[in-house]
Amino acid sequence: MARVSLKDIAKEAGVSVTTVSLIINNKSQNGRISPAVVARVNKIIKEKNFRPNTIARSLRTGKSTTIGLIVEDISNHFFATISKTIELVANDNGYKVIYASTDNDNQKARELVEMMQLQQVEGIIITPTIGLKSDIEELIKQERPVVLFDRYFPGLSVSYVVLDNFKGAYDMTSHLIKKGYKNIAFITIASEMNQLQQRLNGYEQALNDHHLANSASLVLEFSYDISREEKLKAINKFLQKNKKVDALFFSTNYLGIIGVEYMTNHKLTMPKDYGFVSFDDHELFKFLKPAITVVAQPIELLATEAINALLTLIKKKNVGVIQKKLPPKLIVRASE
Amino acid sequence: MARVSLKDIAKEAGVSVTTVSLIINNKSQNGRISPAVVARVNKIIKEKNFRPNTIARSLRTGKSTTIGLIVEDISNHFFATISKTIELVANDNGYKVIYASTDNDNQKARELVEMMQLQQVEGIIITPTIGLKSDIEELIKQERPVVLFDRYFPGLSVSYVVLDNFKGAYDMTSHLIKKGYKNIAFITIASEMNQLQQRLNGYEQALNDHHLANSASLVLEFSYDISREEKLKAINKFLQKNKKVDALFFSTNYLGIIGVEYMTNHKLTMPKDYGFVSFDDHELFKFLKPAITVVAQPIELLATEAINALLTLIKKKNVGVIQKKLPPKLIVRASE
DNA sequence: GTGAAAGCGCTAACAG
DNA sequence: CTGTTAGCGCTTTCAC
Repeated sequence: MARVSLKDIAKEAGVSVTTVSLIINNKSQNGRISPAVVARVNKIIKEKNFRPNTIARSLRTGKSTTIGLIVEDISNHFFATISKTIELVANDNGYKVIYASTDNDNQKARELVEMMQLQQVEGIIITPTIGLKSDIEELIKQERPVVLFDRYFPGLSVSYVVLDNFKGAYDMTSHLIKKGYKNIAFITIASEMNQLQQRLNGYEQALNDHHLANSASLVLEFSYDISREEKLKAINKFLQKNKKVDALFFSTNYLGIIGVEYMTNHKLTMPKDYGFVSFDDHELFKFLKPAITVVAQPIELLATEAINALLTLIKKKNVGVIQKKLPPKLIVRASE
Repeated sequence: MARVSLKDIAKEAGVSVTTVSLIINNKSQNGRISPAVVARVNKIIKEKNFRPNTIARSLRTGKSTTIGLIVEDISNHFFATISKTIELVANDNGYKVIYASTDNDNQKARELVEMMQLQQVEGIIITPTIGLKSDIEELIKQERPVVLFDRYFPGLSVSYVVLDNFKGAYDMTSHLIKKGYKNIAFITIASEMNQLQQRLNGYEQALNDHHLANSASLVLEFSYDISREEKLKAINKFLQKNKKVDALFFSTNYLGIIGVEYMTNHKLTMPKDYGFVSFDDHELFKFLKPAITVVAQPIELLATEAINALLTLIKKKNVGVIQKKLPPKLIVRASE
């Protein structure tokens, strides 16, 4: 789109394109080019408002200075905030970011990875769907910088930055037990997704460690794609069947929100009727009366670690694999 | 990054690069290339997992198949949802999107426009900051496809897709008046930003049309960058001074959220103590008891219109200017 | 200190 | 029906 090219500048200045190229890339140092020429060329560049063509440069150098960001759903607050930070750090480092959402759809995720490759991104940060394992392996084999985010594939030697989900669920469950709750229900999505499994494991381990009956019937699992109404109904049925339940632990914030809806619909109050806690923080949880106790993710930190990991992988090749599990934070409010 | 090139394929297949190029671009139609060759080349392409280099193609064709999206803040639910839809439609049309947030900072916005240009985007959707007018004019002069979003510059002949903010505020205020409120406070950000001004105008016009005193003291204006605490204090001071206020109309959802905080902090209930409404919907508003009446934006529609407008501008040059004001929707719940 | 020239991978005249 | 060739705008040896 930029009309004027390197050549135009060179012609105008009466020098060669090499000289101009050297100057715009600040390689005019160590006396290579005379100050007078540098000044003259720079003046013309400014006058003509010349901008080097990034695409041509990319073609020549083999670097696109673009990274790809593939999240589950950019319209979700968690991922949106993550994206913001990633974008910021990337821009500061001279990288653009192109992004997309998978909506947890394997097919779509696969196409997006493909699309990013086509665009010659220098690296990808990705919230993988469960079926993406082989594609990730392929990427690794081709030595493309990749960092997994939010979830990972245990056993796969790939960089990742995730929350310590096990610890989060373990701590929250222990906290509930210490407060005297004896029959804590865990409401979650039935998923092979690593992060959700870890949460379930943390919950179960805490029950075991505190010698509480670990009755399977106290975990309610939804499949990912049933409607809000169906979830509401399932919660009701579950709670009718398990009268002894005294606390509700939701494994994600969108489930927690549905939990809130259930409570208000049935005129139940917390913590009187049920102790109520959720994984992931949310604006709603802060402002409700009572405010809801959650295990929160250090969102900015997660994002920073992820983008820094990717940048590191891009810059120096043989850094091996960067794997980080960040600690969650228990935010005790008044719902339990 | 892709190892194999067009040339490799050509050599392997024993044909020229032209032939391969024609085939991968589906220009092998009307009997140009023999089916046998097409089949053979395609087979090799598949075997070698060849992917044409987008950058080289872009350099050659002058098209980057990338559009830029510059929003105020991608971590904000409204913009995040917008982005999701834009991304979807763009991808469906073969476009990638690179994005960034301005945080309402003129300097940053300017740099982002520059960055997008460098990246040779084919068009930009932008939520302009107030100081970006001249940059937008420059873009237009250079005939680059641009569509303004969420706000625009009255008088500037540039494409835009925005909400009819005036109507939204007018309708909501009228609704409040019809419900019997006589002293409606309008709480907003002091901003030359067109969209906020329109809302203020709508509010004032409604008061005028219903012959209600349009006392300036009933509008509370914050500057954009004061803290939450300061806003809370200012609301308190304002309400102490204006005892007759019987309804609160917040001009954006993040202001509305602070309003909710104010109400709970002071143990005020709605609509008993104050009728309470807000511009823009939000999850919190839906789940609060009582749920909050809002004027909502048709988010998906806004996004679709914006990206379609941009795509239109990109495809056919002389379509002139596309300007759309979409109607808001009053969602009456129980807070007024 | 500076320039000539090759070439990144692809497309598109044009030629046959 | 298929091939030759000239660039797109830039970086980078290598030569002077």
